[in-house]
Amino acid sequence: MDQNRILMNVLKQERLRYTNQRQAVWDELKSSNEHRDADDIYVAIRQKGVSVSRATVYRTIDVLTKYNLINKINIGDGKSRYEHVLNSVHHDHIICRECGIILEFVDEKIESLQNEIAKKYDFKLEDHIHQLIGLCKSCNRNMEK
Amino acid sequence: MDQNRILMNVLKQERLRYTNQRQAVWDELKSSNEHRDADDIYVAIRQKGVSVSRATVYRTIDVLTKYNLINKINIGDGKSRYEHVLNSVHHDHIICRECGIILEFVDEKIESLQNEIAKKYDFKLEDHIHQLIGLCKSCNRNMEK
DNA sequence: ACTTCTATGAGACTCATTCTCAATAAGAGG
DNA sequence: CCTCTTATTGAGAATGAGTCTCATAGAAGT
Repeated sequence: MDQNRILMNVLKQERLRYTNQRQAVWDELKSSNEHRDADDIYVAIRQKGVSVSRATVYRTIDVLTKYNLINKINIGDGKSRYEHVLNSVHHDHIICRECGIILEFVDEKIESLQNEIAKKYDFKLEDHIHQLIGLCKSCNRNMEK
Repeated sequence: MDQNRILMNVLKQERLRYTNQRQAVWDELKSSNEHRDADDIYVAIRQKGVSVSRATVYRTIDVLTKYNLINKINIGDGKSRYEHVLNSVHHDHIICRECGIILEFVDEKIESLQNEIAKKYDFKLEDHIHQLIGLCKSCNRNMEK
């Protein structure tokens, strides 16, 4: 597998050792396109028989976040969600306040408007958070009943 | 002061009683355009000699948020900030990851693009979070040294 | 194999926020 | 103004996501 190189290179860059646990966290994150929290990841890894602790999950997530291999998402309920960004173009999120489902959207026009705004404020834009919050189609239907 | 009516009406709507503490929280939030956290509000009220507890500050903030009298902002450090939205047009935030300063921006084009996106996904848009994150002018200058 | 030094994990800890429940105060009705 | 009912308050306990500690395990170099 050549994809393991990704993690190995990141760890080398950070002068960190390549370990089973770190690989397991990265594997677990890569394995799904869902937006899961740290505990989901922790439980999933253990269920697969790999020994790992919550501390290690969090520590590994930090490194992966720093290298933009994963994305940290805050949907306002106090726990962060994570998604890997392998083979996926940049996108932002639509979040249903009722059922918590997360949809993704991309809008090039908004992206370039953001750059213009940053320029206007002499701001060095490194990242952004853009979330549309409300009711998804089916929750909205249920509300009207 | 006719502005106190705002709070009174909200409380009536929610069948809640009008109390000194609730007024004090709202007054404190109204008194500044800064983006302060719950503890800032708590300390400021007590410093003015009004007796209030953290619990009451949080409880009142919840009501004010529900009625969109204040805005809850998450800048990613684990504590929420609050700003009142009296006489202020809707705006989004630019946040410096280094010094934590928060600037505000407005962009009508982005606002309407958001509505289009929501429509495309059959999503009932109720709110949104849009934050530009990076380095402000002076932090960026310091980084280059 | 030996040495050195980083990684791991169980559980303690932190800190923002929420909850509990006895004491207090609003507001309604007289 | 007084009383009664019921919501509000507040001190401190509880919660829970995330971080830290430190003894032990394991990686990497020699």
